[in-house]
Amino acid sequence: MAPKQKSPEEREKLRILILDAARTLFVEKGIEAVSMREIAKQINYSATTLYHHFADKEALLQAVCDEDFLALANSMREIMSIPDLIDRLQALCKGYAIFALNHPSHYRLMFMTPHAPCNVDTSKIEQGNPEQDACAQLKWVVKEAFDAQLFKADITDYELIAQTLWASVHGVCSLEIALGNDNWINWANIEARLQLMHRSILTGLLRHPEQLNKPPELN
Amino acid sequence: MAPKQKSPEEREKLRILILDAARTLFVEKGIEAVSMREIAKQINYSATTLYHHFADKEALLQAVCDEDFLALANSMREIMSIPDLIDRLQALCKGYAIFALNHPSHYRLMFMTPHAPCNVDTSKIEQGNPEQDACAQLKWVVKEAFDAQLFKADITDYELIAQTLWASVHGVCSLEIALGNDNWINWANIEARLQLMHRSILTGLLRHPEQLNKPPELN
DNA sequence: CTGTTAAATTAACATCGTTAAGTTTATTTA
DNA sequence: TAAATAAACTTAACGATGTTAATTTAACAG
Repeated sequence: MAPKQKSPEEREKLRILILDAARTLFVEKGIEAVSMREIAKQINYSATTLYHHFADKEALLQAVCDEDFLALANSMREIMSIPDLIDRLQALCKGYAIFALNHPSHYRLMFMTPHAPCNVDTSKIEQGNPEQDACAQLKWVVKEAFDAQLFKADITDYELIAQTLWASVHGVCSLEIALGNDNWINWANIEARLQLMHRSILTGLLRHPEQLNKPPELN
Repeated sequence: MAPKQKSPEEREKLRILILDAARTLFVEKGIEAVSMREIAKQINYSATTLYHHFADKEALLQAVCDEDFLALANSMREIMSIPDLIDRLQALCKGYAIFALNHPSHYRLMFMTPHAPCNVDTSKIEQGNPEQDACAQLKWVVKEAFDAQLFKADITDYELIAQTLWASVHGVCSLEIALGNDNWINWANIEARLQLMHRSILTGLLRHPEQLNKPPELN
């Protein structure tokens, strides 16, 4: 109603206002059920204003997700300081799963939805930088464990191991997000599913699975 | 252009014409990039005509998928006649993966996209019926293997085992479908990923993993 | 020939993402 | 101080979408 020259801080404030409103609505109603107009109305602006801060809906979406994925990577950073390698590996998997299940909308957007070949350029996240990318963190820890010869001797590619470990957690979480409410499947408890997957895949990958007998609690 | 009283066979013929056009376009361009008008134009009908055969876009989508999932279950049926239990289990996993990677659009719709709590009523597939539902087939075989005490003794819930096995294959396939073209991940060969997952998860689940040393080729 | 019914169409609605063209205000310049 | 400029924001509109109401066309029944 009353436009006024804005300082960079005020501009940033509006940007964050948009981001937060968008995140709330996305999480609440699912991504494609939320319109730009609805986000704008929520903060008492016109839809056009959103386009002065974000190129289009997808850019807004990605900005929302980038924020949360940085948060994920940050929460992972303290896990990265766990001294024991196997404890660290297990904690990473568990932290990843907790994030996925607590942020199903973002998780779905980032890991369950095909997009254009890549968005590396528009994303604020430096993919591959372990400071900012949780997958890179997993790869790092797996490499360290690989170099310490913790995995079975006949597996020669540590990236393949990391991707397999990732896929195992992703499989449980993404099925839960996509079909967890479907009642034609007699779902076991999600924690039991995570637990059995975790234990089985590590038993299958590690050279000495008996080291696993002290599962770290992180919930 | 020339309406005429139609026999039930002709009506069914048009239904199939719509289904096939829709399937082709869905696979070609992705589900949400295809409009009802576009499907209609493809077969020289108006968009409204589609609504005389399907309640809405989602119903059309589901009808397309139902057909293909019946095809999956059918192709699984011959796998179900493999005598050796473990061979059968492995072949089921592999067949499931091949289907997922060959029908990414359908797979995405059915297993990677959250829908309303359940569509049991509108679907033509009797979920849980092993004749028609590949997941039920897996559950069956797992139960048989469970009863034969093929799994580790401390795992007491065969449905949990089936769901874990399912999640493991799903994890590899769904990551490939969603992110397989992203070049910020240095993806290992998809067959290698399937292979390692397969071997590791079964090693972690089976009581005598050494039985695995004869991997059946099915490609 | 007349009515009924099925099949299909045209036209329209509301909503969506997005953009062009203003409008209002604060700041800068002459 | 007056005029120009730029920023912040809005209104109005475009084209496309899923969907529905009203209508036309053709075939059959009496």
